[in-house]
Amino acid sequence: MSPIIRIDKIADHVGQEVTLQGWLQLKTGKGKLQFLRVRDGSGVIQAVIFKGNVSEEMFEAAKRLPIESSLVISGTVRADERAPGIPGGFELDVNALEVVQESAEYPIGLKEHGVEFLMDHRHLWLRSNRQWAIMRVRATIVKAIRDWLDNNGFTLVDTPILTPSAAEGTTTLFKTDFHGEDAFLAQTGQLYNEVNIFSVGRTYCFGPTFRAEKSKTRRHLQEFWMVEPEIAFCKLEELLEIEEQFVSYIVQTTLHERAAELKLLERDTSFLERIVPPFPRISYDEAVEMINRAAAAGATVPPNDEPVPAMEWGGDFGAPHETYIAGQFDRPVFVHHYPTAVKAFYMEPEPGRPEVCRSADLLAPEGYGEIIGGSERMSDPDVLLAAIDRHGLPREAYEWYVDLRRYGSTPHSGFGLGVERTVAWICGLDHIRETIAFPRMLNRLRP
RNA sequence: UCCGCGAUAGCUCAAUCGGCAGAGCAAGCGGCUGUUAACCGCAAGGUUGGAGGUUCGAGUCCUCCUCGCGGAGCCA
Repeated sequence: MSPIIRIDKIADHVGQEVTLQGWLQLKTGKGKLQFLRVRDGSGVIQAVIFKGNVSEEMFEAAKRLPIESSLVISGTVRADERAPGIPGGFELDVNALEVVQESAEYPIGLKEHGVEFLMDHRHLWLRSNRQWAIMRVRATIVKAIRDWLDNNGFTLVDTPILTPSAAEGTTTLFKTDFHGEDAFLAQTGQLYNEVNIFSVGRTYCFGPTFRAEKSKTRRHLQEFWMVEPEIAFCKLEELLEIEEQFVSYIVQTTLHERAAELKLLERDTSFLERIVPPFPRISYDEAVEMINRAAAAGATVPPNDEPVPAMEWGGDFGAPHETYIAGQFDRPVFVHHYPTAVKAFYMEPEPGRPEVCRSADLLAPEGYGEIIGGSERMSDPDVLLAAIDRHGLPREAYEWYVDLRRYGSTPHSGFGLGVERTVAWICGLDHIRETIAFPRMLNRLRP
């Protein structure tokens, strides 16, 4: 048998006889010709069977082969501009076909399907070109995240999923039973990261997090992946420099390594090519002014041309606010110094202006919303204890957390980046549910 | 939790004012040596989400329920 190769290496084998292992994605025929579009996980190629080149039985088998049948085919690789595929431009002139399994009638066709049908068939939907491309982009984004952090002095230290208490309130936690005691699925690893910086200086955790929010929007999942870096001896200004380098590396690496997949997704990559440091920075105060000027002028935001509502200083932004602000810039924008009252208890107040804190969110362009939330953390034990009291949190539960400020405390900062929102942004998707293989949403636990 | 929209063939949808349930695709059969979601022909495909009501007559109107979609709040 000729050597088995993967389709992404097809260009290296023009003129040679090779064997491919994969699945029949699409078939069309014209009399004595059968065109089989075959995918193998690395790409897609058109295989052409001419009746005169194979046995009568083999040609008939090919002619009646259902899509998604698994097969092994051998033939000669030929460059042909007409040939579709990933990469396109090559086809296999088939001389042998082995059907591994003839597929049952496949539920998913190439025509349109509704969301519910596709989600019910997620286990099959993932085979489609579009979902394949998204999973490949996601894998590259995850690798870029890890590579950048590993190459910039960060040490991965895993944080627990089962936790005894809430980090930031208790309304959105999934409760589980820990041998008779209430335990909760983690919604952040940050507090543990703050432990770990005192060991390794720069750390990150990377894993699934859980939010039992009753959120039903294109930006929310119940289970999502978050990378949370935390840095000792780092103040807010330095944190933002790290974040913009990090995000730019992720975008540029993905552009470079997954160009074919982004093209398949019809992503306009000119938006992504601009993503290089520095990112614009505006204060919360400035953002509120921008919003209210826009509201007074009757500005609207895409995609539905909603009017931008006015807002008072002190509130958090709604979705149209975020979309409007992000829309004023051609790259992600930092909004810093949010009101202390709307942010988590551990954020460092601005000296001389305690009503705002040393926090910054990063808003992605094109309406993708907040992809990073970060801040400088409180470093003084007494200030932290006062904040814990002010938020009505039990001191006992946070004793170990306050201890970190008693034994060699330093300024330190960190942030969390939501992987699925980042994937949705880079891929240009209109819903986050396609960014993870098996999304867990408000009304979706299976498959 | 709240607001809005929806559920008809395996899939995507149509059905006028309340008056015979209809297309495309898929699956089946036949044809074609360059198809790109091929095309042409034939044949087949229905408990209109569920329960009740109004009516001579309900896919269509009313009530309740179930499920889904979009959004709000909250967040990454």
